Amino acid sequence: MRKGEVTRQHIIEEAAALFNRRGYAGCALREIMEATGLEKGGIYRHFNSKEEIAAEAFDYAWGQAFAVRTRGMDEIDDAVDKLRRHVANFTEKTGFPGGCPVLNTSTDADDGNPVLRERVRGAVKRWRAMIVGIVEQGQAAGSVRETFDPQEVATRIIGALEGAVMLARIERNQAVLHSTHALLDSWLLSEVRASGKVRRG
Amino acid sequence: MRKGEVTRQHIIEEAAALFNRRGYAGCALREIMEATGLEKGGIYRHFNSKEEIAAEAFDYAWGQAFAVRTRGMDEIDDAVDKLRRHVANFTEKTGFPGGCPVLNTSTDADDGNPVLRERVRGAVKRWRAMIVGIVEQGQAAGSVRETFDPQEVATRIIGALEGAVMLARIERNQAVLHSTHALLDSWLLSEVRASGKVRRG
DNA sequence: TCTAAAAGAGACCGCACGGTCTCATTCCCT
DNA sequence: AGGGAATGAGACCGTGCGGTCTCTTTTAGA
Repeated sequence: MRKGEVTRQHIIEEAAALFNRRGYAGCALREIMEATGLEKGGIYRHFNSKEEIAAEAFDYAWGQAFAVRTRGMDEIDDAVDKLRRHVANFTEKTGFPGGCPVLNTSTDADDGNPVLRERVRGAVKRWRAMIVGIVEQGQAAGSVRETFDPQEVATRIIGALEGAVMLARIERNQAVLHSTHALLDSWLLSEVRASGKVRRG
Repeated sequence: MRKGEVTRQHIIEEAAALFNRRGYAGCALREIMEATGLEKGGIYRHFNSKEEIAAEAFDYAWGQAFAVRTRGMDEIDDAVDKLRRHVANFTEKTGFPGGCPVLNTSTDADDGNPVLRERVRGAVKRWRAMIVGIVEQGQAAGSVRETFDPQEVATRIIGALEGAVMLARIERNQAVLHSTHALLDSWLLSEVRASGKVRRG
C-alpha cells in the first residue's frame, strides 16, 4: 500500500466519525483537516468534493457497524438463534462512534443529497435482505413459523432497533437498548420460532 | 393580535417546515427569508438568533404533530383502544411536513446544540409520560395486563413508531407504516389487553 | 388625524465555507 | 543516488453565513 492510499483511508476513517456525529452540513472540511492533520491540498488530492468524502465515509462507517452487528452469526445454524445474535450484537455493542450511521445519515439524505440517499437506501436494502434470507431459510428448515411474512419480520427488527437507538440517544439511557433486546429476544423465541416442529438441516 | 405577533408566528411556521426538512445546519436564514418574504431586519426584530428560531420552530412542529397523533384519544375510555388510536393516528396520518420532528431533530440535537437537545428530550418525556399514564390507568381499571411494565410498553410503542418512520422515509415506502400499525395493533389486542378481566371504570 | 412605538428593509460586518491551483516536499522505483 | 511521479502545503477565490444597526415604513391607540 502506497503512502497516499494510507492517507486516503485515514481521511475516510476520521471523516466517518465526524460526519456521523455532526451530519453532512454540520461538519466542515476544516474539521476533517484538523482531525487528519492535513491541509486542503492533501485532502483534495484524493477526493473531488466534500460529497465524495461523505459518501465513502458512510460506506466505511456502515461497513464497520454492520460487521459488529453480524459478528458470530455465521457460526450459528438455527435461524432464530442467528437473529437473536444479531439483535444482541446491535443492542449490546457499539457499532460505530456517534451512533448508527443509517439513522444519522437518513436525515442528511432526506433533502438535496442524492448520493448519500442512495447509499443509505442500499445499506438498508442489504440489511433487510439479510434478515429476510435468514427467515426464509428458517421457514424452509422448519424452525421459523410459516405464518410470518419475512419482510414483516425484517421491518419489525430493523424498525425496533433503529427506534431504540434513537430513543437511547435522546434520553441518554442505555436501558432502552437492553429493554428492546429483551423484547425482541422474547418475541423471536416465543412467536417466531416454530415450536414443536422438526428441524430439518 | 398585533401585526408583529402575526408575523412572528408566520416566521415560526415557515421555519418549522424548513428546519424539519433540512436540519438546523442545512437550513440557512436566507431560506427562511424567502419563505416568509421578509428581510433580515424583520426576522431579527422578533428573534435574537437562528437558534432561538429553531427552538420555537421545533416546539411548534412537535405541537402540531402531537395534536394529530393524539386526536380522538380523549373520547375513548378503554386504555388499549386509546393506544390503538394513537398508533393508528401516528402511522396513517401526516403529523408534520418533512417527517417526524423528534426523529429529524434528534440528530441535530446530538452535537453542540443544547437548546434543541433539551427540547427534543422534553418532547419525548411528555410522549412517554402519556403512554405510561394510559397503561397505568388501564392496569388500574383491569383492562391492561399487570405483567407489563408501563415504561417498556412506552419504549416498545415509541421505538417501533419512530423506527418505522425512519424506514418509510429511507425506503420511500408507506407500507412500512401500515405494517407497523398492524403489528402494534395486533400486539395491543392480543398481548397487552387483559383478556377476560372485568373492566372497572 | 396625529404621533410614538412597533415593525421591517437594507446595507454592512467579519468570518467561514467548499473549492482551485501552483509550488514545495516526499516517495519510490530504477 | 537520482529523478520523476506522487503527495501534500498553502495562498487564494467567490460566495454564503449569522448577526448588527441605522433608517424607513407601518401600525395602533389616543
